[in-house]
Amino acid sequence: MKVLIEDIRNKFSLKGLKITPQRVVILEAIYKLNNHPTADNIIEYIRELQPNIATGTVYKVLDTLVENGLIKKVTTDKDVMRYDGIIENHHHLYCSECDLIEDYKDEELDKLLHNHFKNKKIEGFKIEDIVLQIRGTFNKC
Amino acid sequence: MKVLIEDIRNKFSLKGLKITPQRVVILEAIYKLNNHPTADNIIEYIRELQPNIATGTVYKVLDTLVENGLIKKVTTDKDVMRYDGIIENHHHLYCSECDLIEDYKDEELDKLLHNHFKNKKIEGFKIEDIVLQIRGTFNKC
DNA sequence: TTCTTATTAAAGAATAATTCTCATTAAGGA
DNA sequence: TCCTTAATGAGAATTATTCTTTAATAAGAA
Repeated sequence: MKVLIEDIRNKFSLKGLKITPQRVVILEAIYKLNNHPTADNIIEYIRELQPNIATGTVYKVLDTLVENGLIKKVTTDKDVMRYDGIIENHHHLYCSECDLIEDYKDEELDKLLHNHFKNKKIEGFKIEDIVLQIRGTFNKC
Repeated sequence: MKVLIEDIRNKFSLKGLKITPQRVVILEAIYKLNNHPTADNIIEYIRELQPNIATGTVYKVLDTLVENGLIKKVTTDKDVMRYDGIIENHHHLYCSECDLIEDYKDEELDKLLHNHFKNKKIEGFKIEDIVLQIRGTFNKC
């Protein structure tokens, strides 16, 4: 994935966030490490560029990015949080054999869901968004 | 929810698991504490009946129950695991305002999904099951 | 450009959830 | 009932994450 630093800086500006080297390098890492990295994956990756970045800083920055809608958390049944740089609505393929989580986009499916819930309201609940967790196995696994 | 101890003992027998008071009381707790309890919720609940149960035992038993398909893990974006005593396929309503997670069953939806993915295969991936994470807010929250 | 100030980061201690180790106990078959 | 093996208790250890304090720095103002 081609990641332009200038784009990243812009995103921070638009949200009124200060542009710090730590923030830039962390968001860049999430974009480059496609497959839903953990905080630890990110730390390992950026140590090369920013050897002195503090662990606490990474967690703090990740929180800030989530709060400002620049990244999302990915839910798993493990006790390590994973992050997603793609904020447009999409679904996830979870592998039963390994820790791989792949993105799955399907407009037809989204239309189907949209229609279904347009007609069928859920009593006492207002839907904000829907993410499918599709569990299965990749051929390669 | 009415929970019969005899049913619980049967479930263990069917899986070839030894019937211990700890296992019985933990599975019973999960059935009674409807809303997807954490390990801590369970410990707190069962301390009344089994004051000496060890924390490690609870986690061990929960693992065993999951491995044997008697309960499921519920994924969240928090770092505490939650458990679900309902093993039949169903979906979840996640509240944005609080920690409430409610079950959502919808056969019509399941048929829709089944049809959709019968026609539209995902390249290189074999689907085992699909859970919808429906995020939104409950009126009461 | 330099100054000012609030915000952010570093460092490492603290916490919380979960796992591990090992001695003890108990379930279930013989 | 006894024996074997698996499960539990107790608490230490680990791991991911958060918190606290102090020092550094980004960004707007002068």
